Order: sequence, then C-alpha cells, then structure tokens
Amino acid sequence: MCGSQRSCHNGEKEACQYGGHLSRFIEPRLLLLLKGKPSHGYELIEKMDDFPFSDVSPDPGAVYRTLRNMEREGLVKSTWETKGTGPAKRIYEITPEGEERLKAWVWSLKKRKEVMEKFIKTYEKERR
Amino acid sequence: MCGSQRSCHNGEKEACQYGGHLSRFIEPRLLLLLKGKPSHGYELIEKMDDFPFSDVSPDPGAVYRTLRNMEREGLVKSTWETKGTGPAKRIYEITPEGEERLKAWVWSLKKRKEVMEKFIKTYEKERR
DNA sequence: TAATATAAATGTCAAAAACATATAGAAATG
DNA sequence: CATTTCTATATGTTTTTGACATTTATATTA
Repeated sequence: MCGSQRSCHNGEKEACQYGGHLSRFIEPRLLLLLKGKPSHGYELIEKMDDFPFSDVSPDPGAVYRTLRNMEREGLVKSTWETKGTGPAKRIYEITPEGEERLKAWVWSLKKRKEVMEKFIKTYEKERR
Repeated sequence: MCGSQRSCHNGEKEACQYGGHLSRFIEPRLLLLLKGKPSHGYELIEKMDDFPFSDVSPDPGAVYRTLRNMEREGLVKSTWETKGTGPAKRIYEITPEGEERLKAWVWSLKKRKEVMEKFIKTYEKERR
C-alpha cells in the first residue's frame, strides 16, 4: 500500500504522506536533471529513481505528461532522436525560461524548508 | 489569484506553488497547536493564521473536516462546551495516538527538509 | 432590529494524483 | 523464427484533494 516504506516509520504508513509524497515535485526534478544535460523521458524516469528527491519511482505517465506541459509552457523544447538503438526518443532540453522557473523553484523550496525548520523547532521547544 | 504572494517572486506566481501551498499540512499544524492546549475549530483557524506554517488563512471547511477525521482516527477527542459566550464550541484535545502521529509528522518533515536541502545543494553546486 | 461576530459544518466543482492500459520498435532468448 | 522482454512514449479512467461557496445557528453590538 504505502509506496515509500523509506519515508515512513513505526506503523504510521500513509499518514505521514499527507501533503504530498516526496515523489512529487516532478517539475523541479526534471528541470534540474535537464539543466545537467538534455535527455528523454524514459531516461529521466530512471534518473529520478535515485536522484533527486529519491523516494519511489515516479509515475511514468505523470513524467511524460509533465514534460509535454512544460514544453507547452516553453520551459523545455524537444526534438526526435531517430538514430541510435531502440525506439525513437524525444530529447528534451531546458530553455532560458526553464532555467528561470528552476530558479523560482529553488527559491520556494528554500522558503518551504525554513517553514519546516520553524515547525520542528517549535515542536522541540514545547517538548520540554 | 495567487493566494500567497509571500511565497512567490518575480512573476512566477502559481508555478512555484506546484506540489502544494505552504498553507497545507493542516493535520500537523492542528496537532502541534492542540499539544499546546485544547481548543476549538474557530480558535484554531485564527491561530493557524499566524502560526505555524503561516501563509494564508486556512480554509475553515478543511479545518473542520480535518478535525472530525482526526477524531474518527482517534488522534483527538472532542467535547461540547456550552458554557461561556457565543455559540457552543466543540473543544478538541490531543490523545496519546495524536501525540504519536505528531512525532511521526516531525520525523517526516525532517526527511523532507533534508531532501530539499539536498536538492538546493545540487542546484547550487551545478551552478558553478 | 438589523448587522456583525462567533461557531460548526456541508455541498459542489475543478484540478490533481494514482493507477491502468495502449502502442510499437528493437533486442534477446528458447 | 516465434515469443518474450526491454525500451520508449503516450493516453484513459478513476479516485482523491483542494478551492470555494453556502448553510445553520447563537450571541453581541450599533
């Protein structure tokens, strides 16, 4: 049931997943990976499996859909790679708009991180 | 449109909200507040307005629903307070199960925080 | 007495997430 | 050489969540 045993403990299972799995945040993860080097959906799915925000394997359907949506928004652009082994791949690369979006993501993740720190701190303080 | 201007910047607006508003995480916020002292929905909504996870005012409907669900799960228990001023209040207090759940929340928030730190670090590293 | 503040809750609709299925070429295996 | 597995992209469906509006009711105050 609980897809990510690693992020749960002592029988809380689904409960601590409230507010979203760590496996979410597909857009920023894709942007960060594509910033490294252009890639295609299938490969990105494999990479996301262990980094970053490694949790459980992301839903392939969600990844492909997110990539297309990101292209529609101009965050990435794609070309078909017919050469090479296996079926044709749609290679994505990040655009300047995508780089900006990633920057915004990092900013908001920092805010989020701070809020969590504050929450944890309050908990630990009231603990005494 | 964008409910929380504070957590957005340079025109990214909705985009950086992907993965959930900071205004979410209703359950842990309620548990932390109730750990401090028993309270009722209306008061909790007001408290959540400025702490913790302060962002925008939480949706009252969501708060009331969450409280009832938490009671069904045994994380809190309620009693009617008919005395005093104004309409009757349903006073909630946290149970030992609720304290355990809060502990689990803190644990998972720490994990989350770490993942975000790792993401940010990677971004900053690749930046060079 | 009409308006406002307090208090709890439900109803509805759109968006998102989870899960399943479809399609198809290429490579490996028996 | 037929079948299975792997690579690759994509869509369909259902369930859950979130956002927003509405309802009910008491108490206070202008």
